[in-house]
Amino acid sequence: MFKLFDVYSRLLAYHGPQGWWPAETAFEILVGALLTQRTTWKNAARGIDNLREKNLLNPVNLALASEVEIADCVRCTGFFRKKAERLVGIAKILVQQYGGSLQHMLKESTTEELRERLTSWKGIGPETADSILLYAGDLLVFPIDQYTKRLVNRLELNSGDYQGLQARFMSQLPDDLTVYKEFHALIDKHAKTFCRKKPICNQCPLREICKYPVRTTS
DNA sequence: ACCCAGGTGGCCC
DNA sequence: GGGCCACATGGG
Repeated sequence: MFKLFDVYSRLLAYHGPQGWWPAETAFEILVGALLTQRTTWKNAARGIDNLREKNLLNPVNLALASEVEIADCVRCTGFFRKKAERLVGIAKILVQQYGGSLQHMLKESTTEELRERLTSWKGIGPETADSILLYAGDLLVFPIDQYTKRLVNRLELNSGDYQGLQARFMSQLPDDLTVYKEFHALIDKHAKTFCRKKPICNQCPLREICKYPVRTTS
């Protein structure tokens, strides 16, 4: 049985630290987490830059902006009308109920209660909430995305649903924010490098523990 | 001309 | 509580 920390060590040794999450503020992390849903980070980052240029990268201004203007900024991230609608909704909640400060909100309750709160907001599901808690709130929560699910399938470590899988990661990893942040990012990096496009399994840092047959071409 | 990208919410049964 | 479906642009 392979420990997840061993997987983490292999990925870190091969790919190096990823430095997630790049952002100036907690709110920028939330915006990025929402915009990157079913989209590449490259396009999400473009959307963030567009919002920044219009000074809309804060809850107060975003809550006052029109959905059409926001949609225009985030068009390049796909699902742009939905995302604009959700960003405005979230900004309004932050302004009306939390003094316009996500950072402050993330310190005023337990992790479980914050997770419930975030997932009750339209546009924030389990993965987005957990990414916000970890990267914006510095709370010890491991986000489970599609790449993580695919990875554990390859390693035959699947533990059922989101909660089961998350419990598995969190019980096997040390209570270390840096490990959580880097591991999640490394899984993403790894999937893009070796498990998509043209797999080159004979160079993969996980080749000794991966259950899939070695592929040297696509 | 397909397929995928750091999901989520609303239906339906 | 699980199985569909819409949401939509950008790049390989």
